[in-house]
Amino acid sequence: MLARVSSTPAFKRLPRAVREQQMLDAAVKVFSRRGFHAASMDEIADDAGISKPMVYAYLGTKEELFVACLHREGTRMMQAIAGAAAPDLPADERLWRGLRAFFGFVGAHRDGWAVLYRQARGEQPFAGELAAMRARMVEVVAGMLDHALRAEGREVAEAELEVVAYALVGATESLADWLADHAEADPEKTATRMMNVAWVGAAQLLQGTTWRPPAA
Amino acid sequence: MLARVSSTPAFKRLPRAVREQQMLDAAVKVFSRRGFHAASMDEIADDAGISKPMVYAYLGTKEELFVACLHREGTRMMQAIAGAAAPDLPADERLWRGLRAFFGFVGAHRDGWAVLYRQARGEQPFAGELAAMRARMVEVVAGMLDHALRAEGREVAEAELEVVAYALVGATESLADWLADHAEADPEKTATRMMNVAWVGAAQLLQGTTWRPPAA
Amino acid sequence: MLARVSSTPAFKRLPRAVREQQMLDAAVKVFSRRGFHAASMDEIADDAGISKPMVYAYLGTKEELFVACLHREGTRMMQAIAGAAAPDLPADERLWRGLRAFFGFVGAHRDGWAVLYRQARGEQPFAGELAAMRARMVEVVAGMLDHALRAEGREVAEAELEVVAYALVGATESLADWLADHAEADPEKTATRMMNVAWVGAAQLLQGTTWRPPAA
Amino acid sequence: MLARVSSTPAFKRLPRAVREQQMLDAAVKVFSRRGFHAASMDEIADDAGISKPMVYAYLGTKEELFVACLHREGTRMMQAIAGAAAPDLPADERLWRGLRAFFGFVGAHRDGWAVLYRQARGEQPFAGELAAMRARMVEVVAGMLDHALRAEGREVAEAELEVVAYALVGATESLADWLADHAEADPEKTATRMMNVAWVGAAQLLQGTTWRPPAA
DNA sequence: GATGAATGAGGGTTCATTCAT
DNA sequence: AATGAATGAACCCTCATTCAT
Repeated sequence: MLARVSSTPAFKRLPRAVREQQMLDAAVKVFSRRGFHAASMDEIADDAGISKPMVYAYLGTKEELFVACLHREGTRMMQAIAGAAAPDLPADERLWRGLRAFFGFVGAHRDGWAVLYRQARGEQPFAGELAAMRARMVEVVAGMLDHALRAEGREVAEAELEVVAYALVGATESLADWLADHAEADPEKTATRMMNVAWVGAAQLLQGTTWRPPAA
Repeated sequence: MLARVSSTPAFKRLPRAVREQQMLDAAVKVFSRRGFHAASMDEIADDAGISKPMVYAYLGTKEELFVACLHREGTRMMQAIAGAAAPDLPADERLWRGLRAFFGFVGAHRDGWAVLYRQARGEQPFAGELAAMRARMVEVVAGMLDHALRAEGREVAEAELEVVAYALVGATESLADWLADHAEADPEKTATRMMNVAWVGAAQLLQGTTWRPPAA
Repeated sequence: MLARVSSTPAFKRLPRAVREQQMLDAAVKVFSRRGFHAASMDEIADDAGISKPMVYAYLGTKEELFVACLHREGTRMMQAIAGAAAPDLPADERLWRGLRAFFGFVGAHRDGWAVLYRQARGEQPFAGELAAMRARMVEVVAGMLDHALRAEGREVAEAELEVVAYALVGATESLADWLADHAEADPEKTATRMMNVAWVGAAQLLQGTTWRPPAA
Repeated sequence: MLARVSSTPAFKRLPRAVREQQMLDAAVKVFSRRGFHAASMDEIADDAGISKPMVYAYLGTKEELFVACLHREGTRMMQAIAGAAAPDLPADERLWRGLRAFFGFVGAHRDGWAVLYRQARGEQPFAGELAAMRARMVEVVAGMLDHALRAEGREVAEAELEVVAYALVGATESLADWLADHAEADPEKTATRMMNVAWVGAAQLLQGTTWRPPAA
């Protein structure tokens, strides 16, 4: 009773950073499987093999925990893309590599994608977080378009560019959703398709082709 | 107590059909504002100016109520679009009118749109309902593309068409989201932008332009 | 719209007494199937083919309605027994006929029995009603025993008699429960068995045989 | 705020096993007083001096809680009886000791008895649990009768035996009900009475005395 | 006489969150 | 550092019961 031997198994008392990653892994998994609301802190703690108070101590509130997931997965995704699409490549090459990296990431981390987008879109507390992430992507895409246009000596109002970029990002997310839902689908092929859609549109823009509403 | 005049407020003891619409109005509003989970049946009932049991009596469970909202808003939207895009018009004209009707609807029913998509996308129980609606839209768009291509004597594999349509629908939803979030934005202008993106893409397809991944 | 013809179907507007029986029929059925608490006034009204306010108008509260069922079924049962066991017969003959009538009734009105006993026993509001009914039966049985004993020139303290009667009634109820649960069981045979148990006990009493606890 | 002495009341933060017993105690009490349906989890939790979620955490649903009560009380009762009626005693001795233990238990745990029988009999979800318990008792009694009969060189069809046993058990339950309702009644005396009824009946059986229905 | 419309009240259940050890 | 024990606060849902027509 008194002389408790101190030889706890070697894999306990892990350093904080490791524990946090375990928790985030569990959280991403559970959030992804159940959705934000249906996910319970109990299940997350269980899944992480840790007691609930620990989760609170390390990662705070359920909302904060979710945001942490968002951050980690979002950062990973951004890094994957940034690592693939070097800024000194020509625009179409950059776009293609970026898309390939993106769909590759989604295909490999379907859980992460579900957390990032499908959950976050619906729950208001995270609309801001998500909007910020999306804004970054829109900005990147718009930058690419702008760069390509300028190289051709053309110029388009920033607002217009942004909307087009927004649409392209939307289309991409939509295909990513589809990819996440189809376990058998091939990320590479999906990227090719999206590239096709995007590039033919962009090519048109490069040539100045525009559609105008008919005179009412 | 003495001689109570019988002019009770006109809004009591209404027939079922009326009350149901009031409830659905309230439900759409509250679901849209709070999200499915955060919305409480109490608030919906309050907002409809009725007691909770009536909601259950007429529209059933919270889930059933949400589905009822989905159905009503979805039907309204589909009718708005179908009413505008007569099937005997040329493809570009149909697309334009359809988009204009769509963004017009979203602009006028921002709440409804939020319920339809932003909420439904996230909550698993409704993924099916939503997928069905989106599938219908994808099918329509794909049909339009196919029709236009055939008119030009060209033909594209159905799977390819569907993915392109999927991407276009995704882009449209994305812009609709953006529109719903920007009270000052002009639906007509947004439709024009989307038309631009879609049509220049489609025009390329008509010409057989295609992007191919570089040989790895 | 104005000239509503007054030829309502001939089977509506029934006299009150008939309506009440219909309601009681429905109530007995529903109470028996669901149990007192699980039974809802809605279901009873539906089953009676009448609107809920009518039920309240005719038979009052849910509790009152249940008591009304209790009364009707109890009275019917008592009448069935009383009609069979004429008071001028010898004790064993009376007992036998009474038991046969009783089990016959239970077998034929399994619903009624379920309402009367199984439900009423559990719900405190009806403990009194039920105790009164049982008391009447105990009294009758005790009377029979007493009569038979006196005919043999023997006499037993009333309290003793009552307890024995109580036990016999309990045994009878127990077999009735069993009978109600076994659709295939034969009431006549069950009555014979109970008679056997009762009469051999009674016969012993008649002879003065008694068991005494061993000296501790 | 200043130097709060650490002698908090001794009844907080108790280990699970203790709390579970407290909860069961409270549950038995409240179920017994109010009946299954009328009992509220709130009252049970209050009575146990604990918050509702703990009840759910430890003992589950209201139904599961009731079953837990059933199990605990049933087991206690069975143990009390089994401990008293050693299987190597002569039949009458066993019966007597068993009955004495039984009525003693009922007298000492009137609440438990009410839960076990009065409530459980009425509520359909528990009919099975209860039937199982009663079946065990019937089996034991039938076994005793059979044993005694064989010792006398006689034999009775099993079905007959079972019905007699069923009746005896019913009679016993009935007296137990009566005992539970009469605070002033003496368990020992009640046991003697039941023994009297049972044993004189059994004695008759031993002698082969039987009642036969008169030829119709 | 008869009913659709309406509700007050309450019960079971769950969960994020925090003590006290 | 780590956890079992504990809870406040809601939320969904149901039902007996009654108006107003």
